[in-house]
Amino acid sequence: MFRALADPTRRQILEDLRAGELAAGEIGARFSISAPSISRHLGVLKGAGLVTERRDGNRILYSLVEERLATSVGRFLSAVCPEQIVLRHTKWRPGAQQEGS
Amino acid sequence: MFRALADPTRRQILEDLRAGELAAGEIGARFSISAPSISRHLGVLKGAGLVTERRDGNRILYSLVEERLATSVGRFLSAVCPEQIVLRHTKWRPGAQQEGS
DNA sequence: TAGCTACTTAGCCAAGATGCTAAATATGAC
DNA sequence: GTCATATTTAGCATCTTGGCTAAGTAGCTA
Repeated sequence: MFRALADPTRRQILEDLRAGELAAGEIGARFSISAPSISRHLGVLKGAGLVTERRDGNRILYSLVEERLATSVGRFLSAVCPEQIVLRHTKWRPGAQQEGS
Repeated sequence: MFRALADPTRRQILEDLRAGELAAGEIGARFSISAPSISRHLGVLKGAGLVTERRDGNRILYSLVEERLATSVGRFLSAVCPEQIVLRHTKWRPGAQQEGS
């Protein structure tokens, strides 16, 4: 998870996906790196569960999994600086009994 | 910043420092890797501004910079999934006018 | 000064990350 | 089937990361 966030290109992709789903090509057009490199970044994000993909004819549309990000990162933040952060709209909350990932 | 969080040993160090400042040796004792490796991890965390060091006689005590973590990570989370997170007790808040890092 | 402890710096190596080009795959249109 | 478009996979080069050992630096005690 955090390794997926370590790369600035991948963080930018996540921010771009905030506006809604995008095709791989549309994402790639925003960067000056090759399509295969973008494809690999998307694969890393998908592997981390941060995005999902859906085929639409010729294209593959990617979209953000917001809760995955908020839950994982939020859990860590809550373990390190709980006074400074509050999560909303997630199943998991700091201090609550928990199960699952 | 995020690169510093990418390594699980460094994340654990941050969690350990949550309880209060610790000497480099005390931190190292909690892991099964060599002292030089721990020293480098601490250097990375210090470079990212996530910890500060202070000499105490023979030892060097490290402590967490909570706000640095909450602000940086929180800002990113707020850019990607603002509905799911709220920051407290930091100078910067999502949506507010901002200055500085 | 010497000697001890605590920690960092230097240098090496294996593994992983990230970029590229070329080739493969998948879909849609003809 | 063939062509064009969209995307991924394969293979390679290079840089970075994270571990180690050995050596250096800093402070304390005597």
